[in-house]
Amino acid sequence: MATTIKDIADKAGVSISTVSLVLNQKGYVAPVTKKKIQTIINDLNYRPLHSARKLATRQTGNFGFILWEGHFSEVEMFYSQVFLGMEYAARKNDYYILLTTVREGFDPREDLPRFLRYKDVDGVALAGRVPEPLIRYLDHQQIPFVLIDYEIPGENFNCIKIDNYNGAFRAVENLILSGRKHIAFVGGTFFHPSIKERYRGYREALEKHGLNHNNGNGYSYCENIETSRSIGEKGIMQLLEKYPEIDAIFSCNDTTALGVISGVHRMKKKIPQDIALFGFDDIPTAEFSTPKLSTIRVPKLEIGKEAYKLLYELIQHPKMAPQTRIISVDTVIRETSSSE
Amino acid sequence: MATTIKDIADKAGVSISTVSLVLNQKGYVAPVTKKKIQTIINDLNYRPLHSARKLATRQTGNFGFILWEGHFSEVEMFYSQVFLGMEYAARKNDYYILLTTVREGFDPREDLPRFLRYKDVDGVALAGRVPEPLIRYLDHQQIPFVLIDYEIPGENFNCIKIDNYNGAFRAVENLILSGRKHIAFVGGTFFHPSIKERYRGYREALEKHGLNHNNGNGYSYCENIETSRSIGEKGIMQLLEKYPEIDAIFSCNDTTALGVISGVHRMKKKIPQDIALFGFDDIPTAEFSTPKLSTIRVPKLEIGKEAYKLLYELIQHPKMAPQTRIISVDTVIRETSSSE
DNA sequence: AGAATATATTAAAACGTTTCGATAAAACAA
DNA sequence: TTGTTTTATCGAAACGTTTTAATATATTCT
Repeated sequence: MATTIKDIADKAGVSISTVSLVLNQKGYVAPVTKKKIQTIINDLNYRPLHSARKLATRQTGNFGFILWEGHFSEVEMFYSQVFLGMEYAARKNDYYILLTTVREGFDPREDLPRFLRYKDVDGVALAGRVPEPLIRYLDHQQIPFVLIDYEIPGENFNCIKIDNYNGAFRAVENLILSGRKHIAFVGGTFFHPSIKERYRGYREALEKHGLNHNNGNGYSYCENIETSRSIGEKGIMQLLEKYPEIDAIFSCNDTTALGVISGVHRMKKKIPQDIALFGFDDIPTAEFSTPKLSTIRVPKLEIGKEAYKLLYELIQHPKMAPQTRIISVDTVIRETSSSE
Repeated sequence: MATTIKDIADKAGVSISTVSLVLNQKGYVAPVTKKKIQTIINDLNYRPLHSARKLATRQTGNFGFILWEGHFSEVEMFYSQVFLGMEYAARKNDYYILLTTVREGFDPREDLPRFLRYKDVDGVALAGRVPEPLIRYLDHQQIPFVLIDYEIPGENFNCIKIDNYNGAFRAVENLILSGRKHIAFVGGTFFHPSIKERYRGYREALEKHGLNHNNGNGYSYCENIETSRSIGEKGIMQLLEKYPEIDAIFSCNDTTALGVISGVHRMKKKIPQDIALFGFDDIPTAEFSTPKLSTIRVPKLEIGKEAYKLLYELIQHPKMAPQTRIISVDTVIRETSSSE
């Protein structure tokens, strides 16, 4: 069969325990024996059997990655990239990332992901909008977890956040500095805290430059449903109907921005000549729209990596106080915002 | 601590073995004891510890899902959806799917995915174009595997295939029946067997309707690099330059088709009035392009499901002969192909 | 009735690792 | 010198299951 720790021990003329010690870099083992053991391990290409190790250590060696079903099926590759970032980072410590989705109407008694039901993970990452009952469950069960791009207001959970406020602020300021005066916000639900922050960035940028309308709320279109392409298209058309003077748009995310492009087009206006546009996220498609979308780039792989690192620290130091880590963003100028 | 099989046994006044038997539905156990044990299991919400079970059975309870790095980062959500289909199917048997990517210049000695290096999977699915050395490695190591949407010519491996030929044939025939006479093929590399099949479908549909040009090769643009948006844009522009009579296009996949839309647009022609267009895959974006893309839908979730099922059968019956299962496709008519 | 077979339960071994405590030699301190 | 600490190694228990073979009882067959 496959070679076991015993084979190594026998061949090296030492006990199993000693081999285990060098495997885990623990305790004292003489440099010379250590070297000998390591050579044999290499020669025989030996790898400790994970299930045995896990049984002994009572760790699982897995992290869960939970995504709301809708996110994963969406057009955008946003969260898939975040996942990939985690997977890359996990390679260092030989952790596996178990990916699963949860339904909208999540019920902890029914829909609990298998890896939670079977306690097959040491911790979990939750990406994007995720059912609150699930978060409560994890908190209650004392399972280490980190939220990605999400938060529960008033609660202090471990969390990787995007610098939404500054990104939005910069996007809008960029629009302003290129000479635009009537800047609209097109977004979806405020149910998602990130969108709320982006809206705040939008408003404060306007305020800073004295460009307020509508009691400091700017021109904004927000529907209380998920942000998406159709929201963008419908939103900007209604807005232009009402405020034909609009000459720039900041869209809550790229997907919505792509809808905005269609909408503006259907209203017989030109981007960027008549109307400039900024998105948020820098999803891969942004580079391929016509015209190419200016946007705020959020480093998705890095988010995944940070989430992993935080999770890993969390299980090393179980009593660690909850942390929030903010990932900064970059401005990427393409065609939709170039100065006329 | 967590409840173990021993707790159940004690509480039920039976031996550990008996509990194990009902857990695994094996051997003989009296209906009354079985019921009693099951009740206790439910009451205590007991789940067998996977690592212990795995250690005893010498199975891992995992399947690997390997993707070429490029595929995963691509704009399209194609393979992510296939993965999700596997994950859904795996829920039934409590299998986990471990997702990872491999680099282009794959070297089995260097880049072997962790779950292979540590023998942490009972089998693996390989999606799309994947390095041949990896396939050879799996074959040689006798690790059960199934190829998804790929094959090695002349080899008989387990394989889930898309009905590329018929899909292409139907798309092109649809174009023909709506009155088009000069139909071009825009595609990328023939390195991928699926593309080759789609090209064959294209040619044979032309032939059937006596619409041949260029020695039966039609109008075709193929570059020996990966298929993508830019190929589509560049390809159709060159083709139109040379053959201005082209009035329809079949594109090797949707991503390329999106590029074709740009290209046609830049050549000052209108879709579908001047030129009709068909894609292949039905990626989510296809529904949101302007005009909306007609295409051949390939059921991605179902592909994942079939891959899982085949893999599962494979480990139940290790001596099973290699199988090829073909997933059929649907025609979806949207705006780019509507009759003028 | 006796033999064979089907039903029901269990003790104990096995799976491959980690870790605790014991033991012993070597190094150091007084 | 003796006693303490540090270094080095190991035996054995533990982790929570499955599985094999043994045992016991009940049922069926001749």
